[in-house]
Amino acid sequence: MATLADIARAAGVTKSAVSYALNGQPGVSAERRAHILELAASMGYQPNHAARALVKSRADAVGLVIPRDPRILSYDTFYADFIAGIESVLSAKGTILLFEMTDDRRAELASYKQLVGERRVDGFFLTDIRPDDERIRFLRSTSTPVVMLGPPVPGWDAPVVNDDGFGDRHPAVEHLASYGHRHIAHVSGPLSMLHNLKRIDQITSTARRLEMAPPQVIESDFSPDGGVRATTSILALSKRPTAIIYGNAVMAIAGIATAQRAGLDVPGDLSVVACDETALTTYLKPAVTAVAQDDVAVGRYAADLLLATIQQTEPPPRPAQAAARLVARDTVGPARPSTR
Amino acid sequence: MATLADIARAAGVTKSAVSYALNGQPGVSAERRAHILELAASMGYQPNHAARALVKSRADAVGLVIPRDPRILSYDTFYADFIAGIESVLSAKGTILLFEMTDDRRAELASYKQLVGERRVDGFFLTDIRPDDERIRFLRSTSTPVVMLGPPVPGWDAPVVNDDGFGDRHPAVEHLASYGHRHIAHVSGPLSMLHNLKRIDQITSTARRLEMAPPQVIESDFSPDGGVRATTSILALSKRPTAIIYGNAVMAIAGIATAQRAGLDVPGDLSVVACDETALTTYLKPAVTAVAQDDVAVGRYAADLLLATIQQTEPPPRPAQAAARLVARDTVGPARPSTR
DNA sequence: TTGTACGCGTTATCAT
DNA sequence: ATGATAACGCGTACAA
Repeated sequence: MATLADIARAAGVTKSAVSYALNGQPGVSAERRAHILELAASMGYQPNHAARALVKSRADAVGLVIPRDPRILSYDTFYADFIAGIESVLSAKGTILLFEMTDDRRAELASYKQLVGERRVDGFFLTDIRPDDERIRFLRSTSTPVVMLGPPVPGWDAPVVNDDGFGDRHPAVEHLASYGHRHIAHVSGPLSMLHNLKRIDQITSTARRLEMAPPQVIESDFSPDGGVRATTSILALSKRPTAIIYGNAVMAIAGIATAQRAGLDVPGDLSVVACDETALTTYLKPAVTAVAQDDVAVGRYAADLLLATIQQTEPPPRPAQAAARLVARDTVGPARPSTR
Repeated sequence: MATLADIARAAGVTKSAVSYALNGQPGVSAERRAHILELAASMGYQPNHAARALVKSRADAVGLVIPRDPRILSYDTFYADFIAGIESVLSAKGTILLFEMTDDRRAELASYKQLVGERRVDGFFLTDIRPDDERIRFLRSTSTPVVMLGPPVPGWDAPVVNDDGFGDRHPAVEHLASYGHRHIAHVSGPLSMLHNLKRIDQITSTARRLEMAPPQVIESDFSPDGGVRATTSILALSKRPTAIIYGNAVMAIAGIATAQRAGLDVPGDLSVVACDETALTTYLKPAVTAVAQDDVAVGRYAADLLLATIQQTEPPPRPAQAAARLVARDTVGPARPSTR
């Protein structure tokens, strides 16, 4: 592989001349520049990234360490779409995505420390933030550029993406209320994640505002099995709710199957709303009513924002598509009191 | 951030002494080594990866450039599981995954050239290989370590993973044949990918061996919409097949919904086999019969193999779980001739 | 053990 | 202005 020195030798100039020519900086005459450029191209010159990173102390890479079981990628489409959005921006900007997944907290924090310590990344996407998150303490203390997903963390001004801001107007609850549901349940993701707590809060306060019964909340794990288990326990309640809001599409689909297997009709006996979508949500019978958002757009926005944060340039405007809205399909019907 | 020189100064020794101490090499006395180690730990020393990469010319990173539309990640669970498997190995070995996705051939090849040219990766996972693949020509000419997915490429001895080797014994066809199906169709992924061509070949030759009618092959794109379109066109055939083999689970699920919408019963009027699984396949009604394999295990094996190839060590043994097998569920029934 | 050259690209300094 | 020289960033490895 050709190095700067090789080009310089071939062109009969010094390394600096080649460097200036290649980087479009003044210091070389036009004809010499043209000659060098041509020579570099013909020799297939590519700068050694390690050498450049060493002097510039830039990694040209950003990190995404997902604090979950790796199987989440196929259970839950959020991450797949989010990554797709990130990629579509990064690949155009010459920045690389370093990708890790682990649900071991120790290993996770060690990853961050290593990546930052070795200066292998310029910044991070921080997802699934926990209360009193040790990652935040660390990244803050090293003032590493970060874009956070979910509700903002009080006292930290890191840029935030994907904060739906529903407050006490959660569209799933409002939609169910408009169909006469007064007694609902919510199968949430792990309570260790702040955005799940936030959603519970939104659902609960919306229900309160609409004078519904306080929603039953069952903690689950976003997996199909978790959806089955949570649904089974809800169906066994003495006062069975008339509707369930699921934290993601996969649990909703597994939950619907569970209800059907128990002899219930959806939406006749039980209404269902999923907070999230799958490519399949439309194709199933019944098609799943969902609070959907364009996760790819969220990823694009997050990437633009992180790049701007790293380069300390103007943050991009928040795109409109990255907002969640209810998509009514077939799984919500009029409330019918449990005949149990 | 502390550097080698900082430690050396604090310990009153030279950089080399510190380097030897940290890397467990001879050249420092035991007590001095202990002192240096302690000092390094207390100062939170982490080697600068760029500096190390520069001298060792190792990147400690491997690349995965997926030549597809980014949405494939959520359509098709293969990649999600495969990446999960890769990650579980890499994160334990201190190697990092550089991840890109693009369906633009030009950009794709440019990515490989840049990643190799800048020496940012030590090797690649090569997926969705095409006939006369320009990536292979390039990687071969630069003798970059590679692990390939799918059928081996004649004349190239790169290690291969995920070659099912069904030959003329494709389990989906054999399963359908055992239910009396003699006229089947196959909705394949893009014909530009070698493994899809291979599968068509397997299905066709298995059908021939079992004296079935030559399978109708419809090219599609692994997307739900593609599954709908392909199914619609198959159902419109004058001589409608009694069974369809889909290239992935998502197309199968979309296809089943399409058939049901057209008033057909699955498996009463139409049997379905998917070549691939989703976490949901089990939960749907009817549950989808599939040729399944443990894609996470495939990812683990691929990562082990790539690391061994890079380090020129003994390749790991092929794990048994990474083999595909038929999982019979609800979507295959006895062939019933079309009454159309 | 220590001193030092090396790997490679960038940039400040100096001479023209 | 243009070109050349040298120092720098940081860890490794060989000679002294």
